[in-house]
Amino acid sequence: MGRWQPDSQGRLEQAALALYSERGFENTTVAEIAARAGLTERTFFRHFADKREVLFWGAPMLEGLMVSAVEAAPTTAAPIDAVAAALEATGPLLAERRDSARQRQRVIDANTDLRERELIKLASLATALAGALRRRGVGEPAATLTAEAGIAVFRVAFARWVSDPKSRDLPQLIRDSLGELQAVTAGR
Amino acid sequence: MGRWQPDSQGRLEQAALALYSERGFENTTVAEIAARAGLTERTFFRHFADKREVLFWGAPMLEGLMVSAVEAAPTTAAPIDAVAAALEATGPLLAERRDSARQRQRVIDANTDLRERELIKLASLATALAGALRRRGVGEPAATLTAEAGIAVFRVAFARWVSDPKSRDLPQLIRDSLGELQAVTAGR
DNA sequence: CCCGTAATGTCAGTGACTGACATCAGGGTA
DNA sequence: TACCCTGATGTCAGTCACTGACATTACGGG
Repeated sequence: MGRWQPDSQGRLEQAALALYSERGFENTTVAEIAARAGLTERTFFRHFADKREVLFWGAPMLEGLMVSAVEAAPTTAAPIDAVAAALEATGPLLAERRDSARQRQRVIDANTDLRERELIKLASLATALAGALRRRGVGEPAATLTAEAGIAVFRVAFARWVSDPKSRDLPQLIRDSLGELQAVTAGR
Repeated sequence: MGRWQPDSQGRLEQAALALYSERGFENTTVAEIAARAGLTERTFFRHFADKREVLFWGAPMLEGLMVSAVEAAPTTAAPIDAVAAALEATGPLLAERRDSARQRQRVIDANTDLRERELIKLASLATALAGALRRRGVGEPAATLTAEAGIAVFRVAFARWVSDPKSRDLPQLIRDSLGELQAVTAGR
């Protein structure tokens, strides 16, 4: 048994999600989150850079997962297919957290500041994917455009997956959305 | 002559851009901006919702311009072409402000909070474009995907236009980037 | 049994942002 | 002319996010 209650970070994360859900992000103070987790405000800011970051703790893991998937794609795969594989690679991880993902997304969608933070995380993801593509020999601006297009596909697919309780699984929605994007960009 | 010095908003905007450029966004207080404009902090917040918003005053105008361009596109135009026309429609407006656009972009790129705000403005733009497409009869998710792809193209083209002093004009860069996106999404 | 250390607590401070109320100069109106 | 009315600004007090400096508190090794 540790010196203190274990998993401070996790307790803060849970307390924050609960309070943001109950009373909204703006009506929750960091002091309240910390109190609910049995800690102080100062400790909150030692674990999370700011009040928003607590909801995006998993982003670096997702980013790492996707980058690995791009690197693992066969050398012969077209850039867009390597990115598609990366997006689909998130399926299992997200599938087992669908309920909490939905709750989290409701909180984020309800607040502009949180949506800003989500957007910059996705932008960071796109940058990372573009970097992985470049390491495969893809040039610019092809790498950036492919990554950005991939993120757009992911956004659309994820939104559907989260909002519709009866939707198909995420990888399938990703494939569908990519198909739509290809149809739509093809010109006439 | 009015009761007060005219164009408080414009003076605040200029003071903010100057100070953000000189000493950086984080090292500038709102009180300093207001003092430079001959006003008080409270008045700053009557004109701008927050310290970041002062740099994004023109976003609604750009959005209106693009939406109008989508609406003005011939009914026969494919969605992606209507969006391309909207992106290119910003050319003249931005061309005559290239220097200030470059200064502004340097400031934004130097600070994460400002990049967040830029991203949500672009997301708002994408939403508006998707809405305009839907009014043309484009369904979902095609409308959203087309709009998002268009914004990705714009981002890439704009970045090149701003960073390279010798680059071609923006509409040409937009056409080039769209061509690249089409090549890259085409699959094999 | 002492001591270094990592996680936490305490406290004072800065600065963004807000609400309530005061001021002040024109413009219209009696 | 005297009197409101109004819109833009000023003043002031307050909340809260976030930070730096320093104190505290058990472990766990030596």
